[in-house]
Amino acid sequence: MNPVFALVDCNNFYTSCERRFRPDLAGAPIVVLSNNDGCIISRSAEAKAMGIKMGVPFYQIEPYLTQQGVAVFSSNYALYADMSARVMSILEQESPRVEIYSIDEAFLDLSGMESVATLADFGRHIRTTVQQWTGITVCVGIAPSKTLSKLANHAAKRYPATGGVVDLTSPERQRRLLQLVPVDEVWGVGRRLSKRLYKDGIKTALDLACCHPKTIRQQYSVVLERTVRELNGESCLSLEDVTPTKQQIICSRSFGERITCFQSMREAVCEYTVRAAEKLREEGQTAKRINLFMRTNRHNPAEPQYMPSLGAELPVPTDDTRDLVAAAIRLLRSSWKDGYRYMKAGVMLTDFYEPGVYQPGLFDDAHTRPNAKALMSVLDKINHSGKGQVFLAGQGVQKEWRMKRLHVSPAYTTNWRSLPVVK
DNA sequence: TCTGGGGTCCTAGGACCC
DNA sequence: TCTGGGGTCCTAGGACCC
Repeated sequence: MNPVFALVDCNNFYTSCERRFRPDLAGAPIVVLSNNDGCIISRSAEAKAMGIKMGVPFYQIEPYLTQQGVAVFSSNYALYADMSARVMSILEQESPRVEIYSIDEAFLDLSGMESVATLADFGRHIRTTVQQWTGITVCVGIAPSKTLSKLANHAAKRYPATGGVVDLTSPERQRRLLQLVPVDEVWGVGRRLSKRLYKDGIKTALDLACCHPKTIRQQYSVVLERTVRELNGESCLSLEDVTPTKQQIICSRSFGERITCFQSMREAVCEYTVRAAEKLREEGQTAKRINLFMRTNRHNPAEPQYMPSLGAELPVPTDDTRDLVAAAIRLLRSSWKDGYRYMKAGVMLTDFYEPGVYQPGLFDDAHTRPNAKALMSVLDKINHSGKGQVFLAGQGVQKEWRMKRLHVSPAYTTNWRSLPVVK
């Protein structure tokens, strides 16, 4: 059976979520900002039409946005994650195999569906259902490989005449589209690669598809070779409907205000480690390695720069917040230097073991704290209950370094106190 | 003054071993 | 004068994704 993939992708996802709870903003330009209100990461159709670019630092265009009456939101991930879960659960109802690829897109396996309905009809059905039940508009791209389905989705978004659904299973239609698409819009071709490809005379997706896979492998990489094959309708990337276990967990953040004193940095590192440990327990894993990094503002060359990054091995893999925090603070002590204005720090956990699998060495101090598991699970339960937070003293209380979120919307769907009110 | 965060995979090069 | 070669493992860094 020939594989058929559909890529379902939400349009302007973050701004659509915000608009969903602000009917007064229908038809208005909206943007959503990254953490710390740093730069633009989502734009409504109206904002795109005004020429507002992705990734632009907010401070550079804030006056313009105000003057033009653009609605501005800080990112509200609790809201987006909840809306995402609603969309995904619809897809899971409608299709037997779903790979949730990111917060706003999913691949579906439609192999063998041709006999039930035309693929495009099925795409339209998905689109209407999601629209009706969540108010989120999606586009659907259908093709024999993931890379082509991405491209089909792209076309569905770009050309309104498609009605948001493009079936790219026919080779003739594939060719016609590939010819129109610049090579840098192909999935897996980023800034660096497209520059190189361009120099080599490969300018459109079709140019790339016409290259010999073996040559591409020699001159570029195995990854790009796979892309070439996928563009020719040969499926090399399969649907991953069981989520693979994570290899690493990162918690990092830029500070709302620069940090210059050890005490504040200690609080931040402590908080990031606590959060990373929570994620680790959610994954049901234990970690044997922890890394810490800090950095000054690399965008300002006039400032003295310092960006230490170092790691440590734990005696045995652990998911105990207290052990991880202790290790992180040790790393902080050995890399901290006074006299810098730190902009960002982060904690990374790696080298995971399933609990109970690790074989300690003969002379390892395998001592674990009594009742650690019970304590951690109570901690997680309280902090997830929405009733309050329990935290380590080291996380601090004032937190001037906390990130900036001046335009955040309420947690409409995940906190009872923030339910939207209809008057 | 002011530029996100969280992931994955691949490759090159060094250390080490026999 | 002349000092191997192949394999594995680990790490850092690059490139990409959303």
